Amino acid sequence: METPSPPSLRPQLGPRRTPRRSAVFDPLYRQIRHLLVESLRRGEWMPGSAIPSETELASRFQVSQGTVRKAIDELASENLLVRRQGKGTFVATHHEPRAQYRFLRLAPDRGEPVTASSRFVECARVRATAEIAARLGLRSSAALIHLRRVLLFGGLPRVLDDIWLPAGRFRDLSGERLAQYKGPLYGLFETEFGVRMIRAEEQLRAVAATAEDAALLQVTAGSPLLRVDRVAYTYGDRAIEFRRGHCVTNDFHYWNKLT
Amino acid sequence: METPSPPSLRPQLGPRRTPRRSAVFDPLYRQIRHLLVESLRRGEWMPGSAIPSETELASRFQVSQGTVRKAIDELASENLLVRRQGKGTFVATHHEPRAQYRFLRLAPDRGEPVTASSRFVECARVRATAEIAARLGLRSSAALIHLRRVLLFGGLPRVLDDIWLPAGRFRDLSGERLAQYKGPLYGLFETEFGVRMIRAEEQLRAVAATAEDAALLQVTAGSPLLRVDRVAYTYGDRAIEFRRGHCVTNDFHYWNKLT
DNA sequence: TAGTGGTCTAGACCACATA
DNA sequence: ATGTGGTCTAGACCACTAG
Repeated sequence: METPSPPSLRPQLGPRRTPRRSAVFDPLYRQIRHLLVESLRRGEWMPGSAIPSETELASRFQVSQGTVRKAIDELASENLLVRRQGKGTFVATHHEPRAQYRFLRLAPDRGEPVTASSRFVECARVRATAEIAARLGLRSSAALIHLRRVLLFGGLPRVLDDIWLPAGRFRDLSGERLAQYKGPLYGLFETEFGVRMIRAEEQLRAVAATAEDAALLQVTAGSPLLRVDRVAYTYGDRAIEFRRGHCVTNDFHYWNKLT
Repeated sequence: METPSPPSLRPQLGPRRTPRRSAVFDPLYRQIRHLLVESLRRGEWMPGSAIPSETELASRFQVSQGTVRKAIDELASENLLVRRQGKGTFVATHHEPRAQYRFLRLAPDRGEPVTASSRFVECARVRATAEIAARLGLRSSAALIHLRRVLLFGGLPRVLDDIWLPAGRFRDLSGERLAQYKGPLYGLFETEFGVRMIRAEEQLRAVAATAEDAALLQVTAGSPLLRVDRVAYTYGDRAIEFRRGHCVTNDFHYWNKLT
């Protein structure tokens, strides 16, 4: 379980003091944080498994436990890690029910949150339009995979999702694989393609349903739909998915907390 | 600048150890945090002004600086306090430009965030409907003040806001006062009525513009609008405002970050 | 009982702002 | 030069989980 050689944070100093003067001051715990994120990105610790204990990390990096702790604190607050008192610190995963609906902000107006089922209606290789390329930071006409699915809540179609992914990192994604998969899409991405979504940015607006929207969502053309555009990112602020959802919000709503 | 007598956190113990065993374990820093929030609620420190230094609070509460620090950390992360290195820790205010648009999630699709101007079209005493009463945790037919305003971005009407406030805490609110006021509404609430909004919950959906909406927003009736329902809270999770906005999202969008 | 995260302390020193 | 928040350390002990 030994790591080859922890990168030196404090170049050949005595046992104590850190040189903290520099152009931009980067505290020790941020450097530790960066090392932890790198380990996560490289897959050194897999989603759902425990990372080394704080004391072990402290001795590995030759810093105090408090410094490691502060680094982990930040990562836990960003949902990259999950602390469990008495058990350890774990790599977050989209498979545990807790994080299942972290990115799904649609809820019924009344009653319990209903579990959604999805029906995929398309899975095709396409070329990026200018807009999608810009959103993903790719060149125009880059190779993409386009998915289309309908989300059903309690059997009723409520969301039509169009999803674009860079073809390179999702080579073997197929309609069959999607059809048989149970659980959240990001869970599949995580286990099958080693791509972990860690944050997303959304833009919402109201639009009128097209004839195509209307048919798939069983509403009348022209009726108002909530359009949700999402760019999802993996480690290192890499955009890895663009998604456009059209939601029927007659008995559902998108919720948000402002602080 | 002396406070009468800091509530005793550790009843007559020796200089050290805290009794931490109890039905539900409440760490010291959370007790400190609670005391700080109480001081804020009572208005002991006014918005925009500095609270006592960490070392002074530590000696006042008879705990270490680290414990005070952890309490302040939480409050700063919730935007109740603002830390400024070298200067002090300050009570957050809706007047500083930083926090100005903390609760305004509408942005233009292209170009710089335009500053909004508001035109009030109504300010009336009304009775709470069942829905609004429920949202605010009041009894039905409670006395409310109803405001209606149009937000203009670059001179163009884009948002129609209906706002309901409990009449008791906003007694002297008048159309004249609103018309002459420059700046964010929550800034006015803060300075004129001593009510500080500290968090809010929103529900979004797409709806069709009514004839009335259409007239005020200069769109055609039936066109899709983004409806944003908001309940805003002050200290102690007290709901103090219900707001329903109708937004034209042809060249604007509602943005959100998911983590 | 052992191991993990969580709390609390005391003290040293750094970074930043102001006088 | 002084005062503020920010970082880092070392150590003690508590809360929680599991073998």
